[in-house]
Amino acid sequence: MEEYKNKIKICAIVGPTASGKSSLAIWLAKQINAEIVSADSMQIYKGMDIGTAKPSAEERKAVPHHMIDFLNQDELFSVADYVKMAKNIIRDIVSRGKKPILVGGTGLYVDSLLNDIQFQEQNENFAVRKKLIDELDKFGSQYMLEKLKEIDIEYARTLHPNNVKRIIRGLEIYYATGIKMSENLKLSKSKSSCFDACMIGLTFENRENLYKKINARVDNMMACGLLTEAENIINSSVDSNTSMQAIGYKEFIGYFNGTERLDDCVLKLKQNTRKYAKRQLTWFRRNKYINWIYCDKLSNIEIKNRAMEIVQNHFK
RNA sequence: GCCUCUGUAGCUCAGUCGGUAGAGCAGAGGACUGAAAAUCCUCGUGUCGAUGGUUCGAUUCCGUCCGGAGGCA
Repeated sequence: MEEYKNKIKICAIVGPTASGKSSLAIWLAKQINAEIVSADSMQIYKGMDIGTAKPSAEERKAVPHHMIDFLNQDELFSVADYVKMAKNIIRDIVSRGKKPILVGGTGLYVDSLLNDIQFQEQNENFAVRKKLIDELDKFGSQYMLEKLKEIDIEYARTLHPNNVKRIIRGLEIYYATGIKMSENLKLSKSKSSCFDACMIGLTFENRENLYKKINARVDNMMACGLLTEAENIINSSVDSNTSMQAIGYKEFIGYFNGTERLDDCVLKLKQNTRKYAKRQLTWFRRNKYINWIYCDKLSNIEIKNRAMEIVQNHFK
């Protein structure tokens, strides 16, 4: 196993949506002369500001933010792209003598970056995926799973027949790179990471307290003009755009086509956000390296002090 | 006041021709390597409104009472 002699020190702040990651990160960045690298799969898109709770212009002026606000809604992006870009940016930050703070709720992005997952070279493969999806529509997921079993029984065994996306990806990766997913999983872990990371997780002792914050944040987004932003996004997107996966936009489709009341859309938005936060917690909870801070047990100052303590200890 | 309908899981409702009950949603837990704010899996005991009666046995049938909805006066 290849070892890095000089690992890049980085600090990551993770946790569910609305837990206060961004503001804590900005405060920390000012204290230790750091720049912020976002790990958020939706804040990368332009025009989606209110709904994705992007940091404000003032905040971005105060502390440089990266990996935010650089893609059009119809542009595709992937974890592999993310890791490649973020890695370069982090190297650049460090080369300028500043410290990197990673902040975000997209667990896959955070873990792939910090574990320095190696993604195989892969050419454009829309045609392959398109063909597989057509086949899926024709023959069903069970058939596709059988097909995957023939080329990669090890990976196929771990998939439920309903898990269409992973079945398709398992086939796709083999056709696109000639490497099986099961091999790929082993390969990507064969090298140690170039990062020496310390992780801070924001969470709540009582789930209700998180949910209250989420509900309040959605109300605030509405007051800040989310509806107009959503109308723009919906009008300029097609269903296949990643932007239509984002929570905060798709919930209003019914309102704009006259089949749903606005109040119901807002309730749905709150509920979807709560469910998302729960999934984020499930993802991060299994990570043994996270230093958890319970936001409903500590005061704001105590949270900052605790985070500062962890960060300073890591960077010293 | 009279008539009709209705009261079952946090919510919306099935159902039991009498042998103490189950869906969807909500909620909880889990998975996650190129779409990840996506995608997928698992989890259902509740005085069956209250109280009497019939019955070996009632949430189910009958009576009374209490909620709720509608209709007639």
